[in-house]
Amino acid sequence: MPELPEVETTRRGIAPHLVGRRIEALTVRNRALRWPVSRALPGRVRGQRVEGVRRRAKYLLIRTEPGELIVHLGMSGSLRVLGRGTAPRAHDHVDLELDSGQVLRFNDPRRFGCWLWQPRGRTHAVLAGLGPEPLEEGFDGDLLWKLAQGRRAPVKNFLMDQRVVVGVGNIYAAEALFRAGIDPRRAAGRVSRERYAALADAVRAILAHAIERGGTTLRDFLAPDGEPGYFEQELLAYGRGGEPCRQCGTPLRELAIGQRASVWCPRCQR
DNA sequence: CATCGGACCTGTTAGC
DNA sequence: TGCTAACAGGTCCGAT
Repeated sequence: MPELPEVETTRRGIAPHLVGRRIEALTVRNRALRWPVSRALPGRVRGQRVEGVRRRAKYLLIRTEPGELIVHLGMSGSLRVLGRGTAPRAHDHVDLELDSGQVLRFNDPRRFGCWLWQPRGRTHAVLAGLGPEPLEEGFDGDLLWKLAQGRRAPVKNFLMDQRVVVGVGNIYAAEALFRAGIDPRRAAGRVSRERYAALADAVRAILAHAIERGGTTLRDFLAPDGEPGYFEQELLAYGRGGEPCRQCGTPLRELAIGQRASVWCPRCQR
């Protein structure tokens, strides 16, 4: 479900309910996420005040004085802010109970998400080695071009490599390559500097716009207030295999690249 | 080091 | 209608 825009939408949705509140309890109903939730976690945050909620790549970081909770939504995770008395439903694995009478509830059917911890001043291994944020300084076409030299894997896989740039998953990789006019199968090292500049621009524009639209809701993504995202209506490539290209009318091609469904226009993308 | 395939899970959907 | 297989937004790990 969640790529950078969905995670950022989630961050913006939960932050106003969390910041400044005291955590009364962390309740774990099912520890078996991507990594087992530490038994020590509830004790680390109980009684702490939330100082901020930030995002790094697709991770949400809930900061308290002694350290940060690290939350990843995996493929199917979502966070909702609910009243304390709301009965848990299937796959509601973790609750963060606040002194406001509200609860931040984590639901994740596939359990590819995680709840981790990093003490203040330390960087957890999952956050080490990540590439630049696409919407901040330090990300541009020259960087992509430099990193791509000698790489023979498809440019789509390269773009989804979180060590290259973070936050771009299967949906937005397809969209950015479509808008930049680049064939997703092309070897990363065989894309020109000029075209990487166009690709970097496309990545930035699409992610920023998708955030404005509240992310992409394909089947089940909901913001913490229960609102779906509206970017789905603007997808030009993802999920449109066989349908006519919105630019030239040619049927879009679909093929698995790196075991991920990929769609592109054989005429517009070279 | 780069690349590939498999692994982790469950729910939904396409196809017979 | 009912069953089965394929597929789904992510990322880590081990083998090559």
